[in-house]
Amino acid sequence: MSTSSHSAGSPVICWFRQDLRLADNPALLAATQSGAPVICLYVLDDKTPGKWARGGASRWWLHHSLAALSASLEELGARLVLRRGDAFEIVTGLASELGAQRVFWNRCYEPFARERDTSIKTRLKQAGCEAETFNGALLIEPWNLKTKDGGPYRVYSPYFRALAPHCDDIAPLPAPSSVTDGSQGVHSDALSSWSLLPSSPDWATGFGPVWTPGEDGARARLETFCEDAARDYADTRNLPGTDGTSRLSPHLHFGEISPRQIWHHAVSHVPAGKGRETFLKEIGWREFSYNLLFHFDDLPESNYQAKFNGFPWNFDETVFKNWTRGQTGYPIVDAGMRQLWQTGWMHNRVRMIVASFLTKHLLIDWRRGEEWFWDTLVDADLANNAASWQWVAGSGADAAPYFRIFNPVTQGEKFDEAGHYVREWVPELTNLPEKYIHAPWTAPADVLARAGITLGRDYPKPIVDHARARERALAAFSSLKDAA
DNA sequence: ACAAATTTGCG
DNA sequence: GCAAATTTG
Repeated sequence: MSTSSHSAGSPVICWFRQDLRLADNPALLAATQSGAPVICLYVLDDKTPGKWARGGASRWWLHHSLAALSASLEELGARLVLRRGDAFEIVTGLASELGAQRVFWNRCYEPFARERDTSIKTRLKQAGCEAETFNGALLIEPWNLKTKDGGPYRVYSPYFRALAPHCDDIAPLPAPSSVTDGSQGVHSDALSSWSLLPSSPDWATGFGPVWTPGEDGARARLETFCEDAARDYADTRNLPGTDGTSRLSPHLHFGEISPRQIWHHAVSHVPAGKGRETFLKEIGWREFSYNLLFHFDDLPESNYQAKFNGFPWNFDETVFKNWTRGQTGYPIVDAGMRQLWQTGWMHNRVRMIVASFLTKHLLIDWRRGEEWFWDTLVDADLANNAASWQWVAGSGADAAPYFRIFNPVTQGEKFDEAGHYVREWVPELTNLPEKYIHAPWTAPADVLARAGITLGRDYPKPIVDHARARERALAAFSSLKDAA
């Protein structure tokens, strides 16, 4: 490593990662307040994460989010430097090349990120450069919330009860009013050269109309939600045919908005009540997932409950493809899978239904579903994805009754009563009357004929029989108990 | 209100 | 020791 110059004029680096925003960004604020010129850096590293390199939908979002961040930084007088490659090499190399005094970043919690950041910190230190790191992504970091025994929480409710008091006095940080740019002469890749957007085929045509990536879009989404839907959230969040949820998940994943900003805004703008309480609890679930990932770092790969290691999964390529393509013959499942494919997002209630269907009706390993979601969700997030898949599969941190097997018909009837959601995403069922919309195979022949549907031609017959699948899943769980 | 039951977290 | 545990049917 070359000799660093530590003159007063030497720059600092602000390394953006999953914090693509200006407001409530402790690393950015500290970097600007250091008084030194700042190099704002983003590194696209597809090597360090291994199998958890960003998936396709997530890359679409990243492209637009970086474009937005770059534009807002320019308004403050700074350029966003883009580099692609091994983050360790790039960050330590750039710091050394430029004689940076300090590197600022907000902490990440993915196991590969923690390992990477630790080695970067060590290497920087050896070269006389300090890494200064901050909490920009969580209400409270995992090592700061322990049970009375000193161990990590493994049950959500007590976790949330312990978390909430820490959120009483949140005061989000302001955005810096200006940034002194230190990036003159520093090479930046062109964003377009990263090819984050799909070309042929362009599977993302349905994404643009639904999403506004970037800090402004995140802010607008939060404000609209708190004005319109938050009050009734406890009831409407379960109805996939309505705009009952916040849709903040991709913004949160990329750090276009922080959970501290969300908590603070909700508490100040939504009247106290069931809706607000339920929404804050959802923010709490995200924290709980990060807590789990931090303390059980193989959560994305291994059953949290070891007894599931002997579970008789039964992978079938054809059946799996039917699931991914929304061709299972269960309308609520197919609607969800198609919404996911077309918009990069799926309503939370439906995520639970399709995940339960994959793991319990089809007996396909939750890790296959986790991988599919990783590639297709714009909000793909290692902690949330892993914790949630394990939760549904029954292998996760949950005193789950093993008999919790979602019935895709009754779930549909309960949460999409009029069938609006199904009709939106499974248009071939548009003309099927409400009465049969969640179970087309029960419709009399003349009803199907009038709706213009021949089962097996226009829409699949169910790929499994619910009652039999349920029995099979229960038997599989019993086999676990016997083995143990 | 129940099921069937283990594990967690607090006292 | 004892109460409690998102989302089930």
